[in-house]
Amino acid sequence: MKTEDTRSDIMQAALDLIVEQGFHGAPVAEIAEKAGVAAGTIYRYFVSKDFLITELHRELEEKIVAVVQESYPSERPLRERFLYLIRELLRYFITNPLHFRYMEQYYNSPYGISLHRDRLLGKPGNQDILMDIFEQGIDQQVLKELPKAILFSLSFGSLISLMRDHILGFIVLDEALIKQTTEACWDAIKR
Amino acid sequence: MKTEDTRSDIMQAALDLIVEQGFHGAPVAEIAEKAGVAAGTIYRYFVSKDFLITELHRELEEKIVAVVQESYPSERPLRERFLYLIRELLRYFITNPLHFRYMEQYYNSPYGISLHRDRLLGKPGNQDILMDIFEQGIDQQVLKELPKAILFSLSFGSLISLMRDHILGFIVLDEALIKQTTEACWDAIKR
DNA sequence: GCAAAATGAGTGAATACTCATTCATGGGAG
DNA sequence: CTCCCATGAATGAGTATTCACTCATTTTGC
Repeated sequence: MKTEDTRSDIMQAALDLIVEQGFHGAPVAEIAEKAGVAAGTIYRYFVSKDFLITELHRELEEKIVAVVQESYPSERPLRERFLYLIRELLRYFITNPLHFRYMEQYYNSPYGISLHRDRLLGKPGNQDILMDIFEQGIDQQVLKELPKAILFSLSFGSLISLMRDHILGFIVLDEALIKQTTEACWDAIKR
Repeated sequence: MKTEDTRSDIMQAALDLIVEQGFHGAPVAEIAEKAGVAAGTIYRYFVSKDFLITELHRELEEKIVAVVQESYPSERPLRERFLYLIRELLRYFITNPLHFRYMEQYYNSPYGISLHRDRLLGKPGNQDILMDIFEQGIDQQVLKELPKAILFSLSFGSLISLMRDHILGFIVLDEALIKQTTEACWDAIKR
């Protein structure tokens, strides 16, 4: 087996187990077993379990940002760009529910708390795109005149809650509902 | 010391530690030390650490429901009742940030996941009040015609996100902002 | 003086991580 | 083509630590 495969086998096993049982319900030995390697092998690829956990987060985020940025219609009107963003994010997580649940768990743990500030203040990545939308929206008097962090909560807070309910099976978001709900997110921030 | 005090000392210590360090960052020994009792004493009041954790959640929820239901203007118009609910919830958690962070952590863990379904489908408690509002709102064509679970996400998802940001210090919600943002929550679900 | 409450050292189970050893692979010599 | 060997990947039993929980003993308060 190529070493790259081993590495991603380990990550996949960790993702599965952690999503299902939480960080402390996923001992290294079990991750190893699920990945089909010995426990020691994990330490050839990750210096510690903590590192594995943060690395998993980092790579997932990278992938998500890439997907959402791809074919982002940067020349289209504000509303359209905004709807594009949240629709693609919804679609991504609906297709990759484990990724969503992992990210949620990560942010809601000692690991993720320090990251939150960076996100809101706009690190490189899709957050910049979003902050641009908010900024222009306020300038053009299309959006409510509220701090950007609040616009973020008003729109993405809903979205995340929706995704969770869909992924946990409490609701089913079909195409029609996705359209309606993403527009409702827009309604929350439009003037 | 009266035994009731001991019990609540233990709960308070657990709350503080768990909020700060997470469930597995709060060993029984440390909770005991912070509460000013010996480790063994905890087991006179709670059969296990797990029980302490779920009990803490249960009592916090009880308290929150009581506060929000108190002086709920059940005879006033829909919009007013809705705004009352979310404003009071915001106020409660702003006053008791540790309670918010504990609840968040709890729901986002193996403990809380089973509870979520009950909430959305309307257990006794403030959720019933909320579901009534949604039901009537749809009947009276005041609210968007969407599943109640979705209306919940659209309004309370934002709210929770807002609270988190305020409590973690990323934004400051003063009275004016509370008014604006709770109204924005309404905008997300109104027709 | 006794019952209830509190104690905290002790126990066993779980877990992250180590490291001496084994195994697999590919390429070069014959 | 075959054999051999070097290199680095993989192994998994072992270690040190941590933690929830127990219980024989002490303290408290009535």
